[in-house]
Amino acid sequence: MVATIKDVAKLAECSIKTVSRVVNNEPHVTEQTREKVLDAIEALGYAPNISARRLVQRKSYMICILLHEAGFYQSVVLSKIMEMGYEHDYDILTQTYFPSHSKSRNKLMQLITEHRIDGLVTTPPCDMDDFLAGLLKKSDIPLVQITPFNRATDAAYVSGDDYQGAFLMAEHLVSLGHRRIAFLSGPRNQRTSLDRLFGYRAALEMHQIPQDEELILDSEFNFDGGYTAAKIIMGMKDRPTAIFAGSDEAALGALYALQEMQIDVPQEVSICGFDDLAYSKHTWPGLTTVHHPVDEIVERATGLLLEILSGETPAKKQVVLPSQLVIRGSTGEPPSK
Amino acid sequence: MVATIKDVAKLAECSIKTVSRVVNNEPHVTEQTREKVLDAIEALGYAPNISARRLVQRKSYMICILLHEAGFYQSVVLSKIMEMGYEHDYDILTQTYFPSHSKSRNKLMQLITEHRIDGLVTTPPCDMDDFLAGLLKKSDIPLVQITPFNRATDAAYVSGDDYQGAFLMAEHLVSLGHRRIAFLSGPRNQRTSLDRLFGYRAALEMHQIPQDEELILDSEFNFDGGYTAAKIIMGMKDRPTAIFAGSDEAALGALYALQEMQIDVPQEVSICGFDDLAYSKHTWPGLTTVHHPVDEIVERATGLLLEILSGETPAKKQVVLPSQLVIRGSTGEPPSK
DNA sequence: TTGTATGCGTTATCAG
DNA sequence: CTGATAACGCATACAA
Repeated sequence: MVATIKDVAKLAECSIKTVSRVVNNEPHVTEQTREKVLDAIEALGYAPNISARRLVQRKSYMICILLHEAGFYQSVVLSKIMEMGYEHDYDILTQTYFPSHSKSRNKLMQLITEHRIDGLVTTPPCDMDDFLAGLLKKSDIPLVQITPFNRATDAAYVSGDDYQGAFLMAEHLVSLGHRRIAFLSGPRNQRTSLDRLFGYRAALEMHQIPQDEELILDSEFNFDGGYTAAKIIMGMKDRPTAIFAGSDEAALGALYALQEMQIDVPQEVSICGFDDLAYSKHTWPGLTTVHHPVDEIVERATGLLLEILSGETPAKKQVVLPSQLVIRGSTGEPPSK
Repeated sequence: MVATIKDVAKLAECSIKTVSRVVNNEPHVTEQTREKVLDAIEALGYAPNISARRLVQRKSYMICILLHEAGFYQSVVLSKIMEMGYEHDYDILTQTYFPSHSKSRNKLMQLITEHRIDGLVTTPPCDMDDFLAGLLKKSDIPLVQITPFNRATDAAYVSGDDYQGAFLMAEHLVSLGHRRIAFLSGPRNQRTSLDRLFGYRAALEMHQIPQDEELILDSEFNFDGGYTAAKIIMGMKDRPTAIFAGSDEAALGALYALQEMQIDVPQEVSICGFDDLAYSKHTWPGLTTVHHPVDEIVERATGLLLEILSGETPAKKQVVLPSQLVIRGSTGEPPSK
């Protein structure tokens, strides 16, 4: 039988309230009795039962983070979360959430209504779901969004700067001498996609480079999307000298396609991506890309949620972190003809 | 104020025990009263408070899975876990655990003593830790190991077949005509490493190929380890015609090294790995490797733990799943000289 | 500085 | 088939 607070009180010859004070580091306990209590705790191997605390405080001390799928990006998220778990008293649950997927919905509902999670963090595109929004409104638990689709003025979020990152990358290509730069876009219903596209466009415009709409391809932010798009592009009469993929995964698909076609990268065509996945530096050539500080974003987002939960009013509920150019071997000057 | 079981009982004009019966699908309730209760639940938007259940049942309904680090392998684990979360009533916590890291230890101890987790799953090399073993012995919670270092006869575990996988791969190389096959080994304190090495050796022996100890390099199971080892190997006078890396990450490092040295793969040298990471098919050329059914392993391991927790005595507590050869473009016949 | 009494929302016992 | 009542282990208002 495991020791309870009563057992400790009995052994330490005091009330349970005093034990409670010691355990929770509350004031108003003489050093002497504190010692006695600590000795008793030690002797009995006592540890508080969190379930009981949860019940009486009407707080679950659990937060949940919604992930769309598992991948390298998600593993970074996970890593950061677990690290933060060391510091805080909250259990951090992870759940895959597919908008409009009934299993996801049921589980999330359970988490909110039965497990009574204290707060929620979403990663894209989990926030794009009316069901979730409705659920949150009804239950009134705080939410922090990571890179949300809509930046509502009253919502808390932490985001990377997609626009600026894409702008920098496009400028990098221009400065190398490229004029015909293809862009592989992602789904139009994701803010991330659109911002990257806009950044690309803005850079071309600023440098007065004519925008050939033929060079902007809608595709998916994954390997196959990049592969297919690259094949199409390389089949055009007037080929571009650079391919700017809106995501690293797509860039890797494009890279694979060109290598299959025996087109030298970057001698004949430059390729670059966006995201800086962990293995993007391990391809040959290493992929030039834009780094998002994913771990910092996750840390800030989770920290923000925890701050809100603690009752404080955070200084800024909305954070946008700058992107950074990472230049590797996959980009270079265009062929001199 | 959120509705409790009492509110439901009042509205349904019955006792809380009856409500409890309905909620938990227990027998001995007339269809009529059941309906009445269900109506009341619906009307009040009642959902049971899991914290209370946890307290009174002295069961946390939480299990924890210990991960050494975050990476692609881990994201697969996570994905499977989250999927299983849909089906079961347990919350699945993930924790990074570094043997002999005090933060890890404290957190794990907290999870066991305060959160009272019901069970534990370890992934390598988290099980190689006396502290953990001691903790488990004292607290007596069930453990299932994934690919444990020691296969104790009484311990529950689920594992891939490293020996067989390495054997198959070495045979594959031999059948292509290779005779000088380098092997990049991992840390000697991991069972996985050793088994793979033994599998390689056994295959060479069976095919009566002399084993040149110079061709067996101790390195790390990561990119840099493979990179460095490959450089060393390719600097030898009598080069091998194939490099069998004990892990995909090392294989990718080796691949990078050879491409940097402008050595054609697989025309001049074949390369293969082990693990079948998600991005190993996206390199150029695609990496020949051994597939471990990671998701199935995780599923079986977690399922096994849940089975034990439910009180059943599982048919087999020890499972070894076969590996499978995945042949892609990075291996081919040796140059004909 | 210390202690008492009450309640958190369930499940479980045992009697009706 | 149904229900009153006692735990579960802790926090907390309120006294002392």
